[in-house]
Amino acid sequence: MGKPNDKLKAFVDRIERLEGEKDALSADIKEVYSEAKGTGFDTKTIRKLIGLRRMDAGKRQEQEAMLDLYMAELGMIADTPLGQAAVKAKQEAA
Amino acid sequence: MGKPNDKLKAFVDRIERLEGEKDALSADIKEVYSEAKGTGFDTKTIRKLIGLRRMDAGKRQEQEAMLDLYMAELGMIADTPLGQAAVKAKQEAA
Amino acid sequence: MGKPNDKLKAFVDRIERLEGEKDALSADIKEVYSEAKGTGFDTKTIRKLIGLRRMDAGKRQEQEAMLDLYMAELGMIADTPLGQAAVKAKQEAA
Amino acid sequence: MGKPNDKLKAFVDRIERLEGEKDALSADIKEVYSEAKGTGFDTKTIRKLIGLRRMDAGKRQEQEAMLDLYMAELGMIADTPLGQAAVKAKQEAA
DNA sequence: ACTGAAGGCTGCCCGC
DNA sequence: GCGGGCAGCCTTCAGT
Repeated sequence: MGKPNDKLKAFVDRIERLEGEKDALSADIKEVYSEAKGTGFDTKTIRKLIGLRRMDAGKRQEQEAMLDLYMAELGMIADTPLGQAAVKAKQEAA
Repeated sequence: MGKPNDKLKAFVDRIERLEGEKDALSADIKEVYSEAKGTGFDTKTIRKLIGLRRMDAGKRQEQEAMLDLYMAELGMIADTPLGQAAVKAKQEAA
Repeated sequence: MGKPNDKLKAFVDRIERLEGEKDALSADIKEVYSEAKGTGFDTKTIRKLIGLRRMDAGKRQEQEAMLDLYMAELGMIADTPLGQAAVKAKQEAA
Repeated sequence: MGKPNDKLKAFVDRIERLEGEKDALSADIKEVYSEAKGTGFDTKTIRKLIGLRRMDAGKRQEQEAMLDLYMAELGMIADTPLGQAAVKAKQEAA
């Protein structure tokens, strides 16, 4: 008869297969970093750079815009001169 | 002229390529879990199971033994009769 | 005039005050673990132990039972003889 | 006699005590958010704001400065007009 | 009630 | 070998 627990086994197998491939990729990445380091680059900084690029720039700016309002209400000095101007304009409008 | 920073770009590209593939695999894994859940399995338990399988059997038992020992020292009831016996033996040996 | 944004500031202040205290406690906890480590205890095991104690006893057994069941379905050797017996009983009941 | 396992118990007690206090604070924080929401504020945004304030502004800028260099090498358009100018200057200097 | 997201926590890798 | 920094996982929270 068809065993019902075969389904569980199938799921586990698929997951482990995929995780194995993931591990292989991690190893590859590590190797690239190692190679970069050998060429004189600072791996830590490269990691940071990759992280930044990964972050969708658009969404980041959107969030900042949304927050400036609240910052202004708290009397915080916005990060940029531009931001300060915007804050000022908003206060005058209020 | 040959630009030296092309090397950096090449490294970054390679890494990002690999990370992209990794992300794809993560998505696949997530999907399998979702499918398993739809079939009635408890994903949390499956995750635990996968983790256990990944861990070397010897180390696993070693960890559990230590946990049982600590529980015994606190007067907690150990998980298993076997564990309790082991703990008792250890205490007498001490 | 009474500024409406003062209310926001008050909320933020209260939250940040509380979070500060929380951070202090986290630091204290970390310190205790560190001290325990210095006395020869295995911090990882202690963490596990604390987690178990935190969890309701009933739920804990329920989770372990499910894990054992899944392991049995995969043909893995269950952690404990007791667990194996329980699994067997469950399978026959099904 | 003094039991050696009393030490373990003492550590566990201290940790659990501290965690209890931490949980109480978390509950307090949650309550403040709830109150703020009742006053018409958007809790999600407040959370973001708190997170931003938490981040040490100085360190953040320091990191960004350190990274602009690498960004420039990749030909990425820096976030700000100021950044672009800086990049341009650097390229001309090269 | 489930899904997606955010923050906190754990394990891993690197440098000291 | 240890401690710090970073990525991944898990849990909790808002939204649907």
